[in-house]
Amino acid sequence: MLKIGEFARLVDVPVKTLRYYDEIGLFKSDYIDEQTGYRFYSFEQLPRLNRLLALKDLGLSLSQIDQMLQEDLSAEQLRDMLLQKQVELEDLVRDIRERIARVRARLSLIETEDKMPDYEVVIKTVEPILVASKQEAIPNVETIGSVMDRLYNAIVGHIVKHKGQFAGPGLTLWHEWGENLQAEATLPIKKSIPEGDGVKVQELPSDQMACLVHHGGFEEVPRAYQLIIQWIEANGYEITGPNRQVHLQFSPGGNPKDYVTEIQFPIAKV
Amino acid sequence: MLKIGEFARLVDVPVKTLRYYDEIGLFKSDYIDEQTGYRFYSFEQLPRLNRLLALKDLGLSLSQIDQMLQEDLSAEQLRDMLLQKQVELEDLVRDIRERIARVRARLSLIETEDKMPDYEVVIKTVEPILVASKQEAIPNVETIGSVMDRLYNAIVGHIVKHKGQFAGPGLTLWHEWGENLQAEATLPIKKSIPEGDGVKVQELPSDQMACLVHHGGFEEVPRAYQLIIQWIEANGYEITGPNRQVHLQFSPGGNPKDYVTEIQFPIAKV
DNA sequence: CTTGACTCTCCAGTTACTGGAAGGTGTATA
DNA sequence: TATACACCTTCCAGTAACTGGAGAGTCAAG
Repeated sequence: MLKIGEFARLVDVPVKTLRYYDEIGLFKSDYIDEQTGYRFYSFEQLPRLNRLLALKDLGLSLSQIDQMLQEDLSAEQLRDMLLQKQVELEDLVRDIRERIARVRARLSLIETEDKMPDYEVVIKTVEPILVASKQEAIPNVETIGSVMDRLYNAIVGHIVKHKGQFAGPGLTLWHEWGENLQAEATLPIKKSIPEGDGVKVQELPSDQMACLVHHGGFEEVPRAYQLIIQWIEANGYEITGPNRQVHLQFSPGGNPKDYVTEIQFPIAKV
Repeated sequence: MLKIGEFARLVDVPVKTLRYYDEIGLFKSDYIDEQTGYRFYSFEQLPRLNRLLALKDLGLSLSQIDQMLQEDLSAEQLRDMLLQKQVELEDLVRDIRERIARVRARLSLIETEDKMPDYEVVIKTVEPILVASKQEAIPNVETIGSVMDRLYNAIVGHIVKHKGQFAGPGLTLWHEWGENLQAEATLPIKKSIPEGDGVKVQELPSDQMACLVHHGGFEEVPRAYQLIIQWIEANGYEITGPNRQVHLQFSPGGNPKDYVTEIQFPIAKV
């Protein structure tokens, strides 16, 4: 019989930890002196504790270890738990590798710019949104403003006509980049309304998005696009659909300085 | 101005989390209605929150993020924090890889034996121990018992002669395996005593040890040795010195069934 | 008999939230 | 106008696996 301190030294586990395992019932002392309350441990307890330590070393939680130390566990159950742990650990490694890549990317940004980046790209999941939308080709960049005005006005008119209710800031979807640029103006609505006047009603799907918030007028938007696309490539994602431009703060004729626009690209791991 | 729920949806962060960040002062709401206590957030706060989320994504703790969000932090300080994080993450990956290797090793054991292994190898750090010791060659395996008896008796006699105090169970060091097998019997003592009678006094160093506890007589010890050596190789360690056999429970002439012996091999990562 | 090492229990703190209760607020509908 | 409901508030408890400390009792040596 060993006192807790002797046993602790023997197995190289802190006394506090042994007391904790005793408290939660994972590893009880062999015998407790009724007078003093002193815990006593025996050599016969070593195999159980060593098994416990070995399992802990694999990264299992104490409650999982508790299960695995039950005598009546079949070899299959054991194997399954370990297999599951293996998968979990492999996922974790992948996660951390990605994290390291992001840290590296940020470090190289700091090296070149000597400060924190002024735009932040974050990944988030957007919820599905019901929208009324209208699409049109953009023949050349100068016409964007007027085309968008026309599209949004048409949608607003259509929604009002059907007594629809608006449900948030408008967002523009950009299809087919390149020579055949297509813009789809959309306005979130609370309930579905009939289509017509060239206005479609659809639910934009939920998706993983790489997002970046831009403050101010549209002159600097191209730089924001460039940054977010760089980020997506640098972090091993690919673009999986039309990107969105959410007009969080926007009023036609308002001060462009106050505009807030969020650029969202649907992405997936390559 | 957005209510907490709207803001939460916008940034895809739970309301509870925003309230928590507010509480700990990491990210405060822009304005609080004095009547209702309602928190309100503005678009101007998006950059700070996005930066926060991006840093969180790198795996930094909230207090580290808090520091990094201070305006007056130099680029070097930022770089140092990120570099440190990078090293930390790389260490973590290494750790987890080793863990996966151990899980795999255990799985293959279960596959072949269809049950949990009956011996557990654990790694621990042993403390330095002051011992009196005596070494002798073992000409052949049959003589081990008598040689050990002789050695331990000699050490006990020497310690008693110098009024030394015993400090724990005896342990045997095994040097030079193979044709020239050497056993060094040692007994821990509390304070140093003079050498003599072929008895040396030395401090056994602190070391990382792969350990295995064996219950019962010495007939099964070779199997235990085989297992621990296998384990050491399978887990990518190498043996860095003489191994120890700690006689936790042993009495000459006692019942071998009650013996408890711990086998320790000093190891290091290859 | 004292000293120092050791043990006991109980409580608080760690991280980054999450869940729930009890109660107040704002808006759309019957 | 009443009411349902969605939303907001604060406060408290719990998570995992310990760690640190206070205050009090125990043990062995000198």
